Amino acid sequence: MLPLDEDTLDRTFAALAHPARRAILGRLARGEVASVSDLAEPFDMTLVAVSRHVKVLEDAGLISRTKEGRSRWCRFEPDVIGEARDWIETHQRYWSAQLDALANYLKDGE
Amino acid sequence: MLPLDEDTLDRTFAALAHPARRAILGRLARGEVASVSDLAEPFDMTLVAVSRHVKVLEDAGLISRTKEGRSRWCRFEPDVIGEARDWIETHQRYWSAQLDALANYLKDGE
DNA sequence: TCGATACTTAATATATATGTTAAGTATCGA
DNA sequence: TCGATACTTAACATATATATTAAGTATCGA
Repeated sequence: MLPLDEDTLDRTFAALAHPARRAILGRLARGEVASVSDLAEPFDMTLVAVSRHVKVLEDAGLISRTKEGRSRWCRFEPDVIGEARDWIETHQRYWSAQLDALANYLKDGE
Repeated sequence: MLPLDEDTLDRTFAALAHPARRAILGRLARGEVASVSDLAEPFDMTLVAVSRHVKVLEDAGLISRTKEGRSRWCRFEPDVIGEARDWIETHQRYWSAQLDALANYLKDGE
C-alpha cells in the first residue's frame, strides 16, 4: 500500500471538496485527455479560475499535465485517489470490526 | 445507493481534508463513544477549536452527538463516508473501463 | 514578423477556515 | 445555592480559498 502521508491526504480531500474539481476529475477519469480550455468550456467561470482548479488537482497528484505547443493536455492519474479510498476503507473496516466485536459480545452474553 | 448530492460531497470531503478531523473520526470509527473533552485531550489545541472540528464532522453527517448531562457523546455515523467512497469507486471504475476499452482496441488492431 | 491562440502570473476583492481568548449556558455535586 | 465542570457562542486575528480583470509568455499560422 502507498504511504498515506497526512499532507497528501489533506491536499487530496481538499481537492475533492469542490464541485468544479470533481466534475473536471470525472471527465478525465472517463479517459478523456483534455486541454485546460476544453475543461473550462462547460463552466460559467473564467479560464483563469478553471486553470487554477486544474492546478489544485495537479498539486494533489490527481492529474498530470504535458505541454504540447500552446496546449496543456491533462490526464487522470489513478494512484492518489486510491490513497484517499484506502483511508476511507481502512476506517470503514475498523467500524465493521467493532460491530462484529459487539455482536460477539452480545451473543456470548446470552 | 444513496443520493450523492453535491453539497454533501462538498462538506464530506472538506471535513476529511483536516488532519485533526481525520484523527477524531478515526478514533470514533474504532467504536469509541467519546465526549468532546475526550476527543480534545491528545491535541495541542484549545477545547473550543476541537469543539468546532467536531461540529464540522457533525454538520457533514459523519458523526452524531447526544447530550447527556454536561457531556456530549460523539459517535461515528457510517453512512456518509460510504457516499464519499462510492464517489471515488465510481470514478475508479470509469477509469478501469477506459483501460479495458483501450486494451481491446489495441488487441483488435493487431 | 505579427496578430491570434492558449495558456500562466499578478494584482485585487471577498468569503471561508482555523485558531485564539472571553463570556455565556447548562448541569453536577457539596 | 454556589463553585466547578463541560461545553457553546461571541468577538477577534490571520491564513487560505475562490473568483475577477489585466498583463505577461510561448507558440502557431499566415
